[in-house]
Amino acid sequence: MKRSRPRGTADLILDTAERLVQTRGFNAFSYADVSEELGIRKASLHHHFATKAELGAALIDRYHRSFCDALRAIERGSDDARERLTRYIELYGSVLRRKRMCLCGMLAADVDTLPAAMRASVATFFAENETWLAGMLDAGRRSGALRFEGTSASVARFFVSSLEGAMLVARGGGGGKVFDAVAHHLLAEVGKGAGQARRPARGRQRAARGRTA
Amino acid sequence: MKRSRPRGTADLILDTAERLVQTRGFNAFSYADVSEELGIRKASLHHHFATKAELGAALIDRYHRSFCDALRAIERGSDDARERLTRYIELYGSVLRRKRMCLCGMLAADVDTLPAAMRASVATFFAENETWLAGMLDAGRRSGALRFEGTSASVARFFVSSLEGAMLVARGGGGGKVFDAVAHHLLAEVGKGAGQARRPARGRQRAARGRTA
DNA sequence: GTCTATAACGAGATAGAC
DNA sequence: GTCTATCTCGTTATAGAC
Repeated sequence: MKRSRPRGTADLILDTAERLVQTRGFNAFSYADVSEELGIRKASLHHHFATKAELGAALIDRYHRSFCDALRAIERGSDDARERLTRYIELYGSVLRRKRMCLCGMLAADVDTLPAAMRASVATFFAENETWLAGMLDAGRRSGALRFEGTSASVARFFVSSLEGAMLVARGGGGGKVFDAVAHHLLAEVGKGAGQARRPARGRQRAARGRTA
Repeated sequence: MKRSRPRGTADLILDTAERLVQTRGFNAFSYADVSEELGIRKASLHHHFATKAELGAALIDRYHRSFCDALRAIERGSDDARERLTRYIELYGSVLRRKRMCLCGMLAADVDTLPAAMRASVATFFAENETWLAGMLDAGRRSGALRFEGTSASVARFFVSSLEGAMLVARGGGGGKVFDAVAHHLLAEVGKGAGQARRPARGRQRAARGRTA
């Protein structure tokens, strides 16, 4: 665990801006909003982040690093693929419970209006996210803990899309049950085996009958 | 099919505004944008839609009705549950191919900044969408054409979320392969394999999936 | 129904004092 | 690093002529 040192002004600005973007979108928050909340003049904000594009880029950068830290924490926290997957899903769930959208999910909606640098960073976030997840899925399949059809890359895209969509639709009015449903079905997708055996679809798959405790 | 009668000014405004919202979001388009594109002064736009909130409400209303028409067309077009499901997924795919986000998916991202009336309409769109889909899934399960775990409502939420998320992430940089992956796995979720997965030579699923690409 | 003109406000950004 | 003051532009919206 990182020591949480006293946060500088730049960090406080990022904290506030991050929440505003996650809830309102990049085009619906302003320096004035951050200024009011922090009790700092707009001009001072420009001292730390000269332009809104620069602030936006810094937001993605920090969010991305923070997300990668969380992924490493998942790796350290458990060896079991299903447990890791559950914690991965919970990463998204915790964001939603704070009434936020994933930062990059929100920015993906705004993508046509973003500066090129931000657009590229959003794409990178999703790509690396999917790459990590695919690696985890592959390891799980090799160990027999997970069972799924198709390539791990394809399933990883499915997971990321579904989780981002769950947050979106939940916020759009569906509420928490939307996310719960998606989390449940995604886990089932990779062979939520032992407890609730899938319908005995005769010889559905001859490979990887691996069951875990 | 409805005759396409000559479109009035209000319809043209809605057409343009709809595309702008679907690509840029509700807060990143302006009367000036619509004005420039249609060659009509801003003040004239206000004659048709007095406020932006009113325009937004009209957008959702028309989109919702159009979507319901498409659902009815699916019901008329085929009796087969899997075929209906494929066409349902293709509804989303066609929007994405036009480089747009689902209108209500986009508005779901903007939800914290929307007028209350619009927010309620967005929620209704998703709710009715899920209700229709759940009914379709139930009928498919009864007929034996579909096979899935859990309630139809839960699976319907999963479908809508995943499809919305697929559009979001695809636009965020993932591209068309994201949507293809999601479409594929969603179909598998309802028992694509009931005997077909073992015979990959059979052309049906391939053809169906090809249209989604 | 469409126009010109303008009001009233908020946005991102800059200059320069302290 | 933070401030006051200001600039310029874009936004939604209105008044009133044609």
